[in-house]
Amino acid sequence: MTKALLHDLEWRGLIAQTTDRQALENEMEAGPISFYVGFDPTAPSLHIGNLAVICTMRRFQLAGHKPIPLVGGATGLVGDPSGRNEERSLNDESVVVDWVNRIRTQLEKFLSFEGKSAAKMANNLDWTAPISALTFLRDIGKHFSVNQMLSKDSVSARLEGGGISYTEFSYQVLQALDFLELFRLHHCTLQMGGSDQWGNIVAGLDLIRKVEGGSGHALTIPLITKSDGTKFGKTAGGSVWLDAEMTSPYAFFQFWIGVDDADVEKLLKVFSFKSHEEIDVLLESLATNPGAREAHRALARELTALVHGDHQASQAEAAAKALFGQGELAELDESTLESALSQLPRTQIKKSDPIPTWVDLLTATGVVDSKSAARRIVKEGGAYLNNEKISGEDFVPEISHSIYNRFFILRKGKRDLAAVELI
RNA sequence: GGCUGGUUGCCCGAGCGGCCAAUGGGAGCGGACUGUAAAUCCGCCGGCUACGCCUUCGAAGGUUCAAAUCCUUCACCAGCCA
Repeated sequence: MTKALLHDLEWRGLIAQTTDRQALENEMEAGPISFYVGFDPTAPSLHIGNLAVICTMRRFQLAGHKPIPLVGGATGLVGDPSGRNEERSLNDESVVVDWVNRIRTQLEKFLSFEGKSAAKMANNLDWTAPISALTFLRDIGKHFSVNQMLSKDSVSARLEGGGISYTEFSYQVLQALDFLELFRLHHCTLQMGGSDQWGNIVAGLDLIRKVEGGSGHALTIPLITKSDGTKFGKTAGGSVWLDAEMTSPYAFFQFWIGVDDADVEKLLKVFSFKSHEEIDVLLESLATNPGAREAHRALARELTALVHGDHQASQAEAAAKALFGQGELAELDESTLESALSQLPRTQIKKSDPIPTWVDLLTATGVVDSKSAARRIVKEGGAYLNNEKISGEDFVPEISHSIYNRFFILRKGKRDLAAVELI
């Protein structure tokens, strides 16, 4: 398994760049290595864009290596210029602390913290905060050539564009220091990251060589893009988050179901932990019987389970099946319907109150941004109540329309559903 | 520090006193086709108590019957000069 890992990654298209490939392979074969991947707290949750590297980290662990997921409590306060053409605005410390905790909890789900290849959580604030400015400048800064720092893509791009502050300019030094610390503490010899991290990672390797005379490796994975060239993982609403509160398991499941056919092969290879053979079978199905969407379903099921757990994944899948099934909604039994609806955006109204218009109800579920938008949907013929098309901007559902005397199911367009519960 | 140009709706980008909620493109949304896909075609695309009203064109003031458009100050960005 160990021996095959790099080849497997290659097959999956997960290797963008490495330092001396043979040396890395040799070291990995000689025994388990410790490696790290850093995640900066730039939001309250990780998102799908982080998932490829998380899965790769998991693959390393399954192959016997020891992961060190690092949450950037320090670097998150500074801001990474990589891949950005504008200076970031600084977040409050208290906010960053909160985000660090949330992200740490999320990361824990993907790795095992027990056994021989137990993962170790790290936070670079632990070694960065205690250093004084003078110590930092004398002990660390002295090893960095500004000339080299300026030549890094992340910096040079900014020098040509929107400029860069001294704060962000220093980012690569902090990240290099992380690698050095982890090299010292845990003999961590490999840092992985997205391809935009190459410069930062190499800065760490240089520092390790200069300070400790040691050597390590860098491995970056490509930015995952869609067949149309745009970044994978963005939807109209923004990022697809790994936090269930921010993106519901149902919405997460639906995201994968709705992926372009043209992207499925790539996504299965990048994200799925199925064997090559199983993946081939799914791709075969996609090619011969695309309408069945078996590959989409498998992808959605596996990843929803990975991120939200088996239970949530089954719930999401069952909800999708029930709500998009051929049968009448009213034919679903009450508990199936109830749990399916629990996955949807929804709102409640009192039975004792007059029932609002369809437009008001849809707006209340948050599926549309404004009443105007909801009205437009009706006018354009995309409005449904319990899968029956409705018309008239002032349409008001009646109690007799409700299913089990409890629910209205609103639909906007082909696939956007929301629920109203009568209480 | 001085001069010049810029700052427009989710993004890019027109507009340069009334005909401007503001051309066009992209994104997004709805419809048709299909497979909860792609491509294509059609339509929509600030908000609302909606044939009218309200809030938008970097910020704050001002001129005018009337300003995104003119003037003043401020902020930020780009270029040129010291």
